[in-house]
Amino acid sequence: MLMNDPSITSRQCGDCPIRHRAVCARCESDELERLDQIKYYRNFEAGQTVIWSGDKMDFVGSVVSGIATLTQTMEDGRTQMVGLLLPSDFVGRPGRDSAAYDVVAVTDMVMCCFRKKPFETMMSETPHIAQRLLEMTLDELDAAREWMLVLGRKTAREKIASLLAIIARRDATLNMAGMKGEITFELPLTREAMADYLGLTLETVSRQVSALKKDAIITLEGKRRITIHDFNSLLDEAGDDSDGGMLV
Amino acid sequence: MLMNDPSITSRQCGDCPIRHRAVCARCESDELERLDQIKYYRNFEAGQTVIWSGDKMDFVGSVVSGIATLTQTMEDGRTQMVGLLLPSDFVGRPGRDSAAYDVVAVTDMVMCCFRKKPFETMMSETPHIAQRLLEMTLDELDAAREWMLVLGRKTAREKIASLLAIIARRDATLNMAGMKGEITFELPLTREAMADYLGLTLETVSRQVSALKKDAIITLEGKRRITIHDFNSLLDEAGDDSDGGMLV
DNA sequence: GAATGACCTTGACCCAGATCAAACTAGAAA
DNA sequence: TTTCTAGTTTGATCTGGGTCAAGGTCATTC
Repeated sequence: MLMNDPSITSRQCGDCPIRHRAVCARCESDELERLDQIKYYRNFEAGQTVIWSGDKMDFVGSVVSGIATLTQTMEDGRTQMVGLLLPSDFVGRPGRDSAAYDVVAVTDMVMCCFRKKPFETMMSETPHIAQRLLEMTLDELDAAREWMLVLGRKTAREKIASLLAIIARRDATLNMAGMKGEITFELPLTREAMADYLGLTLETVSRQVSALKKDAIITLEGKRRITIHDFNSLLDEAGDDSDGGMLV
Repeated sequence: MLMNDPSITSRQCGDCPIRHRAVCARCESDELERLDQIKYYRNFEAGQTVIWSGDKMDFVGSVVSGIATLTQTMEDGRTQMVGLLLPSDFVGRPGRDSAAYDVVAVTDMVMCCFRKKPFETMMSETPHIAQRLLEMTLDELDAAREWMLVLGRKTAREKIASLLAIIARRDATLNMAGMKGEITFELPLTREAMADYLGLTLETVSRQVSALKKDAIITLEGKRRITIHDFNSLLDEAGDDSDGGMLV
């Protein structure tokens, strides 16, 4: 059900949780006020499709809370996830009017949307938005390229470890936690979604998760709650050198 | 040997072949003049490394002619190409001072370089450059995501067909040729480079190229000159629907 | 014109991960 | 409390592409 939480449909930019990480991060208070006037919130339920690839897109926006996926599908049904949208990530492309990918909410999700036209106008008038968007796009490009290495050259086990490392790292940044000691988090993705991200089958994902558990790299509580005992040994399993590869 | 062609080290922006496609595409003549003052050309020979990943980068720039690759390498030597740089493509990232990938000239290549600092200053002052760079970066991000589908979900044969389709398309745009009838072009990449791009081994690349030849999708003259008889049947082999997927 | 070396092809074999199939788990519905 | 269902695990088997090895092609050099 949309708009079921009034506190979310009327949020002030000032106390927005993604204020300093989203497209609006660099905006001055007057610019923020202008954005405020063209913004509106939309809520999505877990599993709901935000946009279908090819559909006309009359808005762009930021993920405020929750997680969404960006996927591509071939005619015969093979799918590949090409992006994981986390809070503060931007959805849509100014200057293009149909969506290039399917966007699906994985968890319940709130988006801060802007009608495309006014946003584009504002973008051309206030450089702070375009600057920030460039920065974010460059980061996403780096993440995509990092992921190309994962898809093209890593083994199934390394792929799983890489994905867990990304999610753990992201979780740590959100919670201001460090990367030392144990890290526990909730896996937001089903085995199938993980498979779509990693270019594997869900059976292989399941087997490799079990294998990492058996080898004491991770512990599971239920099917989704994961504890990483030592982040560096996870990175070893991912085939990364211990510092590199900051994805997403 | 650097600077072996004086006509290239002293080109005027006005008659530059990439004038209307590179970062400078949107610049007015006064802006162009400013760029002119901080630009310099560098020539690279086929096989030469432009930058090593991790190296300090004190310039950014555009490929004027020739081709370069962007590759990532794991400690154990596995490599994945993450980008193919064609004329007008941009190298380097403003705001970052070490290279994230190895950049290698595949053919002899000319680059139009700008020292990073002055370029960054200019970028913050003239929105036309940042605007164009944003547009180009968004295109590259799309290309990278398209490639993620290739790497994650396509078979070896589809991968080869996809690569040939990209190169053929790019070649056609450069030569203003259409996609109808036969298309002949020179493959700029070795089998090994193709393998690095496609996440395959060079043996598999060789076998699949032979298979496409046997099935009369392509004809070879020597090892590098390729003729595509019908672009749509190549797209079929690539698993793409006949119009989609405009990479690079 | 023989030798070298970079690049490419082809064959034989093998294995990581796909496929097919069955069963288990846990929350939700009834 | 049982039933349903989405998600997950596990097993058995198959196969596409990797690996290892041997030659082939052709331009360059001496």
